[in-house]
Formats: sequence, structure tokens, C-alpha cells
Amino acid sequence: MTEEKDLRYDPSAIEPKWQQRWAANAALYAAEPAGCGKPKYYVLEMLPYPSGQLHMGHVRNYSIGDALARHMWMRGYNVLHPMGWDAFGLPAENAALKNHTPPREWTLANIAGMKRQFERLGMGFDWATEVTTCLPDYYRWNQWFFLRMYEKGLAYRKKSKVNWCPDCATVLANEQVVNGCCWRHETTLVEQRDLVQWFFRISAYAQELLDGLDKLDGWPEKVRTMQRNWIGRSEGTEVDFNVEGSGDKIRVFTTRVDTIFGATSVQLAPQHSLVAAFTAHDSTLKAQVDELIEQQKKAREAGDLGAIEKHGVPTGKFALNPYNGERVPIWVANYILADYGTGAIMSVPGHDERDFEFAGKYGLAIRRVIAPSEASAEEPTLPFTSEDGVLVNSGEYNGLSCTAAEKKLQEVAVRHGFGQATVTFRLKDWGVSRQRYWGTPIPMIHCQRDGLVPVPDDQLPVLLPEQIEITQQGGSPLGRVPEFVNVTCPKCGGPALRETDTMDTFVDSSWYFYRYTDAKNAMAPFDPEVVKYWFPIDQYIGGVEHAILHLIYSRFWTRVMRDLGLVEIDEPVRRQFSQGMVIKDGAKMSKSKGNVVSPDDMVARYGADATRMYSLFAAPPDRDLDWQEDGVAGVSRFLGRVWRLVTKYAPVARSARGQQAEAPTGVSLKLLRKLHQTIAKVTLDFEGRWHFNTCVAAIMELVNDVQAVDAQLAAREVPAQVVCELMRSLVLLLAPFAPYLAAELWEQLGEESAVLRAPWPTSDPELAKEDELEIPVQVNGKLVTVVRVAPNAASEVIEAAALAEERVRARTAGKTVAKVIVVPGKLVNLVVK
RNA sequence: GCGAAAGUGGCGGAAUUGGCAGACGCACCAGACUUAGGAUCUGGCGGGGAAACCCAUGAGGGUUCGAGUCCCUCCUUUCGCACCA
Repeated sequence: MTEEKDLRYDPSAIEPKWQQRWAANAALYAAEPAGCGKPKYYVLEMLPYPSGQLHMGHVRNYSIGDALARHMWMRGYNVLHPMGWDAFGLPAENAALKNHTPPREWTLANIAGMKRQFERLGMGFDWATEVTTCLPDYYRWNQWFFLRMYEKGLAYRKKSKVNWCPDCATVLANEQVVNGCCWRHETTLVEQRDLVQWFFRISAYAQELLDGLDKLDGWPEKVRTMQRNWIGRSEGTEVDFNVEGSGDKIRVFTTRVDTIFGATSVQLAPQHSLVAAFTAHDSTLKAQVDELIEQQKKAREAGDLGAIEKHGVPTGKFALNPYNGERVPIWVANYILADYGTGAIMSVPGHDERDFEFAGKYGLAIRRVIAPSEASAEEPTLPFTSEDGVLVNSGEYNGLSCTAAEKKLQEVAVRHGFGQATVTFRLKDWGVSRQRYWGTPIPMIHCQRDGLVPVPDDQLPVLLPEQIEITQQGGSPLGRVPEFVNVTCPKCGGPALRETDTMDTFVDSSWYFYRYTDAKNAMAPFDPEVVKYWFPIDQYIGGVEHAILHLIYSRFWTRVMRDLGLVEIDEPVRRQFSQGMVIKDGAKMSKSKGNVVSPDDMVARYGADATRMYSLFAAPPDRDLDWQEDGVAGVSRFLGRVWRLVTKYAPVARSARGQQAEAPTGVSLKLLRKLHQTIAKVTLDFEGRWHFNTCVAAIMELVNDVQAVDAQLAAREVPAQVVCELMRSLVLLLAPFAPYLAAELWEQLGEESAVLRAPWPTSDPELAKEDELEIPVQVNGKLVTVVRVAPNAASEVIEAAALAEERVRARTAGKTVAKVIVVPGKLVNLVVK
């Protein structure tokens, strides 16, 4: 009875035991100091928002990272594997509204709960470096960085059209607007509001951020492409058209200045500054322009600006083409965007799809000014948008190629002062103001006398007031706290008002991974020397949803820090990995779909090891993973088999510890061969493609093979030394995937030090080599049989063996063998006629 | 519309370089054991066929001695971009 019970794999007994031991031994997962002399490995997973519950996506993310970290520990690296909390943000305020818990209390309680979940899962994090972004010892450095950026002109205030989410009751950055909706409220349309806001000048780094992508060869191409699209670099020319009969100029941006002789109108965005002047005394025009604005708004709200039906109105004014003085009408059109380029274009219907459509609709002139460079018999139909052509109908520029003409026309524009070559980016400055309470206070003061005054460094941090009532009233909650708002001006000592906006939480996550390396530093955000040792991050792992949010802000922030002299690198992350989503029944897990699987439930039923290992086994890490509970049960059964196998033979293994084995033969050789093949396979996957699903499968095969000869093992036909090597290596191979079971079995094998400190097994290529190969034999490409030959057998030998086969002779009888293809070690194919 | 990834048994997936398609696991079927367990062990498990064999990796063509893998056309799904001048 008791014996029976002891044989049973019981994670609910093993796991808490080791969890306690690990909690009591913080050194196990702690990084050694920067000066320790060991090669470092920094493995980072994106820090979670402390919502209160880990979900399966987290389990998968952190199981991948933890497996890698454990592997690298066993490879002898000094591993930094930290964890923290992205702890500012709106949900804490919403929770405060709902159940009257202060955001800080709610957040810290959630953190405590999730930390317990992490520990229960057996994640090997270095909690000594824990970072909690909502605590003053962290966010004071957000403020410090803000001031440094303000000094450099990289943080500035301006009034502009900004994205407003009515549900968040705050402004959003462009990156946080998805299909015209809020990234957190996917069905809430974002409104455009004119507000004075703080911005970070990320656009100053647009070119650098773009160029840097080429060097990030450890990043998924998908993420790099998304960032390239987002940055949206476009080379072109700006040209001034004078407005006839006034001193006004309209500056247009075009990528095809070579087509400028085909410009038959100038089109303004409805919000263009000149439009206001044109409509000032023309209420009919004003109404028409308002209609265009309304159409744009509707299209934007529908999330499909591309589908807007083109409309426009003539202003009755005319502009003059600076190259030939041609008089062209000025229109206002709804397909011109105010916030791209100059908000005005020259319309060239002959060589632009959109202009062609518009001109056709309103009867504007369409003129050919580019002819295809190859003098084909018939001219292609307009619009002809290729740049492979020569200029026609373009005065003195006729005959020039498009590229040559562009250069020439730019030179002329510069010489006459009406334009120049220019580069436009889609990337706009990062709006960081938030009209919310639970965020980093922006360390600025508004003084009636001195204007904007930065909070002096020695007055940091600007603390968030803790006694605050969260209400649904509009406006910044901090504005309703007089003790916070009313200050004396640091410059003149007179009464002044504190800035009441807080920072976007993406500020917190833009540099948190630097803080991990020196989390307790009270004098600076970090010690540059320490960062120098640990950076760049060797491997970053997280969801693809941050491809153009967090991951672009982080790259920007690192460059700002570089220019502040704090770091010497341009890029914080050497290798980036985006894991797939966890789905169930074909859909992303969500409360509304009712298909959420709780990690706690899984751990309670099957244990942390089985839950984690399933999340690695069910699919390659970069693909979506379909959660099937039966699969978890299957992994749990496998761990049970490992448990029974190792506990059964642990006494034999212990008896042979440290003994040298004799040259293996028979079953021993077969088992060791399989073992060393498995070691090679698993090791290779850690180094390369990370297909942990096939690693686990390979370990399962090994266990199957060992179990198949259980009778011989039980009969002691396999030397104890071989049993010892098998059992030890099996446990080591499992250690990154099933840390609890590995720790327990390692102990049962008589080991006293942690399995995490044991060296990763190495594969002996001699042992791994097969002594005989099965070579498939095909006749005309169809499999007929296999022949067994030595691995290094010469082609002639293999061919002879193949031809000697009964089944082969049956297939070739009465026919001629036209050709024999022998691929040594692979196959034989006989071509017969 | 443009770009990328993917499409393989009842299911998740494997096949890393053009070389035995379906490893491993789930589900299912049969059996063993039994103090009946969400236990364990053994065997089977793409389709057709009594068998020899034949057919099969979204569809159709092609290259090749040989194609899940390479090329072309098309279909479906997912993701990203989409009046960006």
C-alpha cells in the first residue's frame, strides 16, 4: 500500500517542497555581479501588467524564457533572468471606482498574488532585481529622464490634434490607435481633439530607427517590416506654388516632381491653414469644406480612410506652377491628409491613380508628361505611374529620364528658392501626456511669471498623492488635489501650479530592463558600468502585439540614453522572439467567449511542470497554440513515467556514481546511442530554431526506448554505470522544461547540489553514431524495400545490396536498369525501363 | 488592393539540406492486470483492397531519378499595411 503510493508521481507533493526550498535560497536564480568574469547571458521576457491573474499567454511566454534561462545556467553562463511589473495604468483607476480600493493598494495586492503564481509555476526569476514601475524609486527616474529630455529639446509641449479615447478619458499616442479605435477599447472610436500636450521628439530619430532595423538580424522579419511601415520614410520634393493675386504660397510635397508639368490643380487638405482664409468671407465654401471634414471623420471612424469616396470643391483661386508659370485651380479635397507632408499636393492626373480618379470625376485636365522609356508602338493608357520613363510636354526638360529630371528640377527649385528635396516620415512625435491619475507625474511647473519651469532634480521624485478620490469627473484627477497642484515656483518662489498630466505607461516600459541590472540604485537610474556588462539583452521574448509600440519606444529610449552619455549601444535587444498566441477552440481566450483556461486550475490538476511542459510541447513557440486539456494530461502521464522509471532505478544509479563505464555493447550501446542522439537534438534546438515541441518529443522517444527494455534493466543486464548515465542525463535534459521533477529526481539520484548548477550534458558523436543504416530502396521513385548497410558503406556496396534484394529483383525482372542513383547514407533509386 | 506567414490523419503537430510522409502526443479500438484508477502495461490506429498492391501533404500544372519541401497559376485562413502624395 505505502509502496504503491510512493511509486505514484504526485506533483502536489513534490512541487511545493521545492518551491519552499527555492524561496529560501534566493541565490539559486540570482545573477552574479557584473565583475564576476563569467560570460553573461541576459534573457528577458516582457513584464506583465499586474491585472491580478496570470493567463495562459503569460505561462507560455515565461515557460519559453525560463527554459532558455535554465539551459544557459546549465551551460555555465552568468544569467540575468529578471521580472517586474508594468504597474501604472488605467485598470487600477477603474478598480478604484468600482470597489473603492486605492489604486496603489489594488495594484500591490495584485502583484503579490501574481508573484505567488509565478513562484508556484516554478519560474526562476531573480527577485532581488524586481522592478515595480508604480513605486517612487522607479518612477522618479522617469521624471529624471523627462527633465533630461526637456533640457535637450526632446520633450516639448504643443497644441495639436490628438487622439482622445472617451472610455479612457485621456489622450492616446498614435501607436495606441488601432483601426481608428482605442487599443484597449477595441470598439471605442477615438476622437480628434485640439489639446496642449507633452510630446517626445521620436521623429528626430526616425531615420536612425529605420536604419537600425537593417542590423537587427536577430529580430523577426515581421516585426522589422511592421516598424518600417510605421516609420514610413518617403523621399520627395517640396515645391512652393504662389497663390495668384496674393503673397500666399502653397507648399506641396510630392515624390514625383518629375511629373510637375502635368499638374493640373493644387489640392489642399480641408484643415490646411489657407483654407480658413479662403472660407473666411465665403460661407458657401465654408459649408462645403466642413462637409469634406465630416466625410474624413466618418471614414476615420469607420477605420478605413482608404475607402473614402473622393470629394472636392474648387476655391475659385488659382496657383502658379513655379517651373512654367502655368495657372492651375486650387481645390480642397477630402483625400488630402492634413498631417502628412505639407497637407497640400499638386494633382497630376496623368500619372497618379488617385488624382486620375479625382480629375475624371470633376472634369479636370489630364495631361501626359511621361512616356515609357522603351519606345513601344502604342502609348500605355493613363494614368501611367511607372518611373521608368522620359519626360514629354515638359518644356526644356523633355527627354530627361524620370530620375534625372527629378534631380534637375530639385536643383532648379533650390537655385530659385521655391523648393528642395526633402524626406517625410509617417512617424510622428510620441504624445506622452495622459489626463489620468495612476501614472508618473510630469515634473513640470507652470509659473505665471516664469512660464514653464522644470522641477529641480533635488526635488524629485514628484510624488503621486496617495489620498485621492477617484471619480468619473472629467479632467486630470490630479487637478483636484490642491496640495499637489499648488506649489511655489522653483525660480521666483512665487505661487505656481504643478503640471497635472501624467506620463503614458509606455514610458515606464521603455527602459525598465536597464533598471533590472541595478535595481536598487538610489543615485542614478543605473550604473553605466553595470549596464555595459549586461547589455545588449541577449534574448527578448514577448508577444507580437508590441511590435510597433513598446519595441519602437524602447529603441528610441536607448538612443536618447546614448546621446545623454549613459549607454554606449544603439540597440537594446540583440535577439527578439515573438511567441504565438494561446487559443482555444479556434479563438483567442477571452472572457466574452467563455473559453478562458486558468493557469491555477491547470497547476492544481496536473502540476506546474505538466502545465509548462505542455505549453512548450503543443506547438513550436512562434506558432499559435491550441490549448487542449487532454494534451496536458498526456504530458502529465509522461512525467509520471519518467518519475517511475528514475525512482525505480535510482538505487542502481546511485551505486555506480562516479564510476567509469566499460565500452558498452548490446542493449547498453543501443540505449547510450539513443541518449547521445537525444542530447544532440535537444542541444541543437536550444542553439538554433527553438522547436521545443520536438525536444520534448525526442525526450519522450528516449524514455520509450528505455522502458521497452525494462525487463533487461530489471534483470541487471545493463551495467549500473550505464543506468547511472542514462538516468542522470535524462533528468538534466528535462531540467529546463520540468524544473520541479528534475530537482526532485536529481536529489533521488544522490546529488546534493542543484540540478541547475549541473553541467548540461554533451553528446559524444562516436556514441551517437549508428553502426548500421537502413537505406530505402526505390524503383522508379517508389519505395520497394530497405537494405541494412554500414554507415560508411561505399556506393557500390549499397548498390549491390539493393540489387540483391528479392523484391527489387521482382520489380526489375525483364527490364533494363537504365540508371542507379545512390545517395550514400540516404537512399538508392533504380530507374528501370 | 499590396506584403508576409500558413494549409499534412478524427485532433495538436513531425519530417532542420530535394531522399522511407505522418515522429511525439491526444482521441479512439482491442487486450492484460486490478484492492475500479482521471491508474498502469501490451498491441492497433491516413484512405482503398482479401492480398499483391494502389491512392494520399488545399487545387491544378511544371522541374527532377525522386517534391510536403523548388517553380508557375489558383483557392482558403491568419496577420500586417492601405488615398502617406
